[in-house]
Amino acid sequence: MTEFHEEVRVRFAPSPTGHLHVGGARTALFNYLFAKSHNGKFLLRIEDTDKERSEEGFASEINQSLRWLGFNWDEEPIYQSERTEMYLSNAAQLISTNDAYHCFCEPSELDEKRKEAQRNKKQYKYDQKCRGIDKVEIENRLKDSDRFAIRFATPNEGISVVHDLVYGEVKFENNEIDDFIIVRSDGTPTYQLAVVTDDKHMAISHVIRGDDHLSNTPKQQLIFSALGVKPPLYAHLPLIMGPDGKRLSKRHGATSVAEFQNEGLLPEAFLNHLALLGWSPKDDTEFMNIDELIRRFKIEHVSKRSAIFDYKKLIWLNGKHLSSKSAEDLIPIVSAEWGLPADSQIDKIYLKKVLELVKERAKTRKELLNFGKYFFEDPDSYDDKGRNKYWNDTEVNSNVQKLLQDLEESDSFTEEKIEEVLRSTAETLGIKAAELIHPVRLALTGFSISPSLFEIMELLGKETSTRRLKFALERLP
RNA sequence: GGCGCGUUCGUCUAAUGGUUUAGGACGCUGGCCUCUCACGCCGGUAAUAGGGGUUCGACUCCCCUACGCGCUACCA
Repeated sequence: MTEFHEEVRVRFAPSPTGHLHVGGARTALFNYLFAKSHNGKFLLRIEDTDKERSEEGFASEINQSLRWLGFNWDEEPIYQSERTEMYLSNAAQLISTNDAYHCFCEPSELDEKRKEAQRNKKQYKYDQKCRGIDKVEIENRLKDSDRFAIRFATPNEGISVVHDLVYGEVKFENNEIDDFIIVRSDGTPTYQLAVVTDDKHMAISHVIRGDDHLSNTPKQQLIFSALGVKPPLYAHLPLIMGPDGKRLSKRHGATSVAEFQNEGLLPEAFLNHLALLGWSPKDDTEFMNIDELIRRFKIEHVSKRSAIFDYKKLIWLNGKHLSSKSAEDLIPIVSAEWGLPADSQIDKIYLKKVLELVKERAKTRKELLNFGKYFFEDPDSYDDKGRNKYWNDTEVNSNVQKLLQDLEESDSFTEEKIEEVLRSTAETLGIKAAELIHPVRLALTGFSISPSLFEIMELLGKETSTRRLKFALERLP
């Protein structure tokens, strides 16, 4: 047995057969939180032993998504496809200790047996036909270059116990566990062998992964002990489901992290929401940034229940994170749309003022862009609600006309001054201030909703404000 | 089919045998604030899957049933 692992070392081990999806991101997050909260290392391993389905493009997209989420790995990533020798040498070791054996059965033959068992409603299990073949015959068969796989010789009795950090003690009868294949007949290792070899090699202290692996854990523990190595500690995470309670998949809409990124979601909000899926800080705190998550995360507080991805709550959290960020920090997410003339301090100041006004009331980047666009261009249309409710007859035109005059005569154009002028105009006309405010909002923004009108007007300036009023007077009602 | 895991408001969750008329949040919804919207604040809606035990007492422990999910591949 090897030494006890003092240092916390965890790994996230995606297989590059698709995008990084929500479930994978959550697994990565919990690994990351666990590592950081224990001053440990967070490692990355690409499980690309399935040559058929693995694609290089996916590996780099996964890397990119992990970076976006801020999960920086502490050591060079390991690629399983480059480590075949090590797997095979472990397999050889297992054969030498009789913990594994050559299997010459044909896949088609096994398939047939499996189907027959199904037909008879019998439980299928490999019959261990090749387990007893003696050494001489094996040598001969190998010389005749028979194709073979390597199987693990699972004990036929006894029980395997997994002491899971989330699920507690879980027991499995060894005779329920098949003599599973560890090396395919094409000479490549399977998942079970590769995982154990790498977790050992990387000195992984805690394996934190989806609970679809809970049933695999006894197999892996068995390999570890056959190899004479103490297995890591395990923590399985409940799976994330779609709104219909089924495993999250494409038909549930956006499920890849890249899609959320493209949508303009804040990574902090995405992380915050993911953390709340299956984990709770045990009090009522819901809004947390990554540092607070690290500070409060405890693996024992992970739930055993699978959770359904709640898109609405994600959006709510995004809104909260959006308004809590400084205008400065928000510039990158809008600059692609609104532009940011190089080194122009004036424009940057303007942009920040705009963000300051709209960030409080936007939940998504889309809303941010939508509700902020009139700071950069004159409205080209007016929303229906505004037209019907606030500017439906020509009396509004004469009122606005009067306001326009008063504003043009005004010597300054500050928020306070504008309000003063508007209110006194309203008084002169004998109408409520609101009867001017709403039409003016519509004229200046094209919307019936917006931030405080007087702040908007100051920011737009006298020239733009009066231009838009004149323009509206021509076109409305 | 076998094995494993799970089941508290529509959703995320709290309450780890008594402090509970089961708490918070999202959503939906009534109101306040107000130049609109958002924020904020005050309310409302809504849950312990079913049945047996154990116990003075069960959301909490045990058993059964139902339902869901996972594994049962020369996928990971």
